[in-house]
Amino acid sequence: MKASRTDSIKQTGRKPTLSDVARAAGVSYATADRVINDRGNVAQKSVRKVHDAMAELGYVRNVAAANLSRQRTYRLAFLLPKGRNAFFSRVRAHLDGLSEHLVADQISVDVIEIDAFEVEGLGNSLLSIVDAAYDGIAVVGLQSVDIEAPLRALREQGVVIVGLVSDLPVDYRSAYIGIDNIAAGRTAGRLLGLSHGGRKGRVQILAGSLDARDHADRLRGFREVIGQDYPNIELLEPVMTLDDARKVGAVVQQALTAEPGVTAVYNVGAGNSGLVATLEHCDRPARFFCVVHELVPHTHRALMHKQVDLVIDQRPDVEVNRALTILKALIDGRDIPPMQDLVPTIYVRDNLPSHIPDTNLTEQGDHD
Amino acid sequence: MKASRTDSIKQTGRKPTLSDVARAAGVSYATADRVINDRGNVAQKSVRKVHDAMAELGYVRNVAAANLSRQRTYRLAFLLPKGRNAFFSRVRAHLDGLSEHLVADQISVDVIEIDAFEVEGLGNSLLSIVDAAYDGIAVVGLQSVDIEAPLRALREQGVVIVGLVSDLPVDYRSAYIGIDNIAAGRTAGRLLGLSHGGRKGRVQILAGSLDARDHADRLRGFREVIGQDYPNIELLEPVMTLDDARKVGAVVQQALTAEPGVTAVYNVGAGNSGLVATLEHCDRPARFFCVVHELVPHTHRALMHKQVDLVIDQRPDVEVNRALTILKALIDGRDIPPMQDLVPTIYVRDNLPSHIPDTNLTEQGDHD
DNA sequence: CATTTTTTGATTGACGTCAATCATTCTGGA
DNA sequence: TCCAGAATGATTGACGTCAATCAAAAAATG
Repeated sequence: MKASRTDSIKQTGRKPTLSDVARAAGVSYATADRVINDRGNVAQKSVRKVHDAMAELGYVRNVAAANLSRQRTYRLAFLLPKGRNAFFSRVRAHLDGLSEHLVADQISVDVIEIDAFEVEGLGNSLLSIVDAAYDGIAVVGLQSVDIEAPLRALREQGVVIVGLVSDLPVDYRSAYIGIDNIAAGRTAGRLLGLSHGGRKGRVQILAGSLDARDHADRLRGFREVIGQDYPNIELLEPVMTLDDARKVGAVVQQALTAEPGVTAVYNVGAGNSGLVATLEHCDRPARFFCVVHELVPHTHRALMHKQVDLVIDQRPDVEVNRALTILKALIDGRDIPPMQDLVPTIYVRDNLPSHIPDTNLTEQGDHD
Repeated sequence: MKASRTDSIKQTGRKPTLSDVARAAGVSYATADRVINDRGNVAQKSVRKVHDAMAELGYVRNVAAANLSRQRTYRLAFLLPKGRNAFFSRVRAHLDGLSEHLVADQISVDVIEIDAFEVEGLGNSLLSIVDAAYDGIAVVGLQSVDIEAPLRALREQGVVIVGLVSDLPVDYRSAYIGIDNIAAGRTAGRLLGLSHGGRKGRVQILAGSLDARDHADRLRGFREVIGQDYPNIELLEPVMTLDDARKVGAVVQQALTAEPGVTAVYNVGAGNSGLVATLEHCDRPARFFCVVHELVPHTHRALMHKQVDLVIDQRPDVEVNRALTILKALIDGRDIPPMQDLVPTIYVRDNLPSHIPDTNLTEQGDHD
């Protein structure tokens, strides 16, 4: 774009330093420094002169120099549900792979395990890190007033807080990084509906628990689309599985052998290893359709082997990168760079990433 | 992850500097500096001692300090096809939105327009920037031996070269950032096949030109999947449109009114505004299915208005971010941070980003 | 007007690395 | 053994910002 070129030309060689700004503003370096670092004791008149000069010259603080000087290291923590969970294993694996690059950027990341889905546990974990002097944390959150107090305490320490994957109470976090789970459910519905091509259908829905916001949202979105656009498809009552693989397998088995049988299965939650195991040894009707969430090794495999037709994924690697970028920007007091919405990613057999996400987990113990 | 925590502890407070490394290695700072900056005139023995110490202490060069010292500014250029092209407008829009953050990171980006799909034009553009002292360039490439010489000249200047969206001859670029277009075509085929749910189908295919590698690849992938998994679907001979919207519109019109009519349309290339215009005022058979590429304002709108059922997108914003990250890493001589494959992104009505990509273009002149 | 208070200017030593200089010390070949 | 060439050590001034200090000037107060 032409603009970019002229921009660089405008900067006539080198970019202005704070000294340049001070000179242009007709004040001393010290005063300019007082202005940009909010040190107080500056006359309004001087403040304006400095700001004008900054705008005039297009001054942008040299982050590298600033960080060097103040010995800034970004101390971050990710609070993730503990346990053998394929999805969060991907998150951790990605953080691990990044570690070398993180240290080069003066970023340290601690991963702190929290009890999954337990408000009290999360609250305690939050409280326990109040004194840990983190600059920022990314939290796989819960919606509960009981964690507002800990969050407030952290915020008063100057800790930047973002919600990851599952949101926190909106007033207590600076950003949410995650997908819209209603949209994810709608997407599942759309493609499942499509797969029926106008034919009649009976769909068995499975979910971990409707207390989990993401599961409830997905279910809602799914029902919306089917109800609206695919009247020939009947939705059976969802079965709650607590994301237990064995339970998931059993439910699917029953759905397939019932009379009349189902034409499709949609698992809103996790425990898909059980589902895959059942599908591996069960006969299915022609054009049977199966949708699950999160691309992990066994869903990847199942997609390739045609036990599963669709995986809706939330790209944990992208989410982690984004969380890091946003945390860093917020800690620096910069505004957040423009970025497009995170959208539920649809995988079919043909657009799978070649690199299978590697996480070490035992087959049985996966959750969403 | 426990590892992260112990790591930070291992670093006992502060991270080692090059002075620490020198001390640990039993050499002077000067020698350590000679080693890590490849200045030569160092005994093998010393080299090893320094490397050992680096490994021992876990030394990582402080990029901020290094860049500050050497006054590093990353001078980058993006070579994009000129013209009113909705897709590349998105690329430019994204770069524009990033500009503020780029200057803060000492990155300057020039966008250089090249003649679309013309080998000679690209070669000349490449030659013309040999003396511009760029540190790195991202090029929307072509496959031709005629651009190897210019690329070689650039490389000899120390310019880092990456291919963007469309690859360059592999020996002359350090990375390719773009999707696998065969996979994109396969994906289109998979979902189009799915939408027919076993019924018979006739598909009109449109493409800009099979000389364009991406178009050829998509077509190939599409045919693979249909031929293999959907025998009931008949593929009509693809029509070449040169991505001309009017031509696209005319072809679609004819396909819809022919006898027997088509059940689906797949446009491998661009010119979709013509397609949308035709679909807006034409009757279509029940369960007619339409797949196109690239989410731009009019395909976005068409997806919402049900003229189009599927958009396969390559996320130009993600590609740009990735190009920037990779260029920076390569210029710094670092290795590339781990990142998952770029996959063709599937949009249905329900997983669209809420923020419609804003590009200013006239309706008629879009190309892929 | 004298006195306090506020505001400015001037200066300085980090921060960790780069890039250069100059003075030594070591090594190997004639 | 001597000497050239190689290897090393020691040191230094940037780079742009931060954070602090001290003195000086300006403004506000009584």
